[in-house]
Amino acid sequence: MNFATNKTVIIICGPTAVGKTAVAISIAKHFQTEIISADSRQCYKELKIGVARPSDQELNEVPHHFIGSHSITDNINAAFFEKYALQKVNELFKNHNIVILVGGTGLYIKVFCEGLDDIPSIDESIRKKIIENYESWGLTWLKGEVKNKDPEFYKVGEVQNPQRMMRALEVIESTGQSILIFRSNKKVKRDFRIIKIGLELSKEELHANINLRVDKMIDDGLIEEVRSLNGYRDVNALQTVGYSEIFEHLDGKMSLETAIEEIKKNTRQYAKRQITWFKKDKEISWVNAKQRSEIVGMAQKLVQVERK
RNA sequence: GGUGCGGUAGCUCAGUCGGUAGAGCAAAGGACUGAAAAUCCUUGUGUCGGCGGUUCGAUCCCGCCCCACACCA
Repeated sequence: MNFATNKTVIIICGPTAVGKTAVAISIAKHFQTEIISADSRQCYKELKIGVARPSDQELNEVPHHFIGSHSITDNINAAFFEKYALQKVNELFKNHNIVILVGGTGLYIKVFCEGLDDIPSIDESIRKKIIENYESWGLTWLKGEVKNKDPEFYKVGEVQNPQRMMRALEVIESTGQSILIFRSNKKVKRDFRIIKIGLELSKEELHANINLRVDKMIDDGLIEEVRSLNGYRDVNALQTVGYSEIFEHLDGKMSLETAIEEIKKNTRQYAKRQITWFKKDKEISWVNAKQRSEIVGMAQKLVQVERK
């Protein structure tokens, strides 16, 4: 493959608690470069403990981007991330040939690599109205609306999935056209190379890491962090494992002990979904996350091979 | 020791007026184009506590035993 430049992005992905942060830092140091996070929650400055943000010490070792850079009241999503990360990568390419992108948000990584179809932005009032109506009338109403206004999408879409149905509805109401029309199914070609490295651990090891991490979050003051965000509990950013459960505990709906068990369980389920997502991506080279030193060597080799 | 209520899927329980049983959660697998740590889909055989009895047939009825809980002594 012929590229206009030597520029390369090394992507480090894998499930939560597998050890991505430390590996990314090792690799970034090796290549003397910087890190862009591809994590849909660590980008919020208000979320620290519950999203396992890299420690201040780690952040000082290598410059990071998209960590604590936004607010939970900002409207961050995959489309925003695509623009943000591309701009950031181009900026970093001015002084580096290699940039590290690390994270567990599969959709963000996909969008970074392949792009997102251009769909006109939706009027905020239309979106709000649809959400309100769905909350009062339920899925039956939603399905009826989509069936009526966008029968083509209704045939192929996930009819039981309110988020997908609402999106289809807001697009047709806002643009007058079906969301299907905007879907090109074409991958964009980036003008830099992309190398994907996936970190894996056995299920037992991963679960042990998750349990340790959750206990540590509690020790580090997760409850206080969540309590301080009480006024924002409805924002999307706080629909997050670790926060929802502690809110319920603070409401007296579950004991602390139960909340902790729920966080561990929900984190395991989240990790499982991430693994399912990444397994599908055949471009990923998988390595055991414990082989830290070998991973740097592997990255080095992949960079050289791709350069030929 | 007596009485009562239970013992059914990993957990919590439903049910079978006697024809070998089903929900929620968990677990496993999967999907994924502006909420993605979100959202959604698929998958349920287990000596129905043990041993006997009645019956063509018992997880269901009867007897005894074991275990748990509650109350009475």
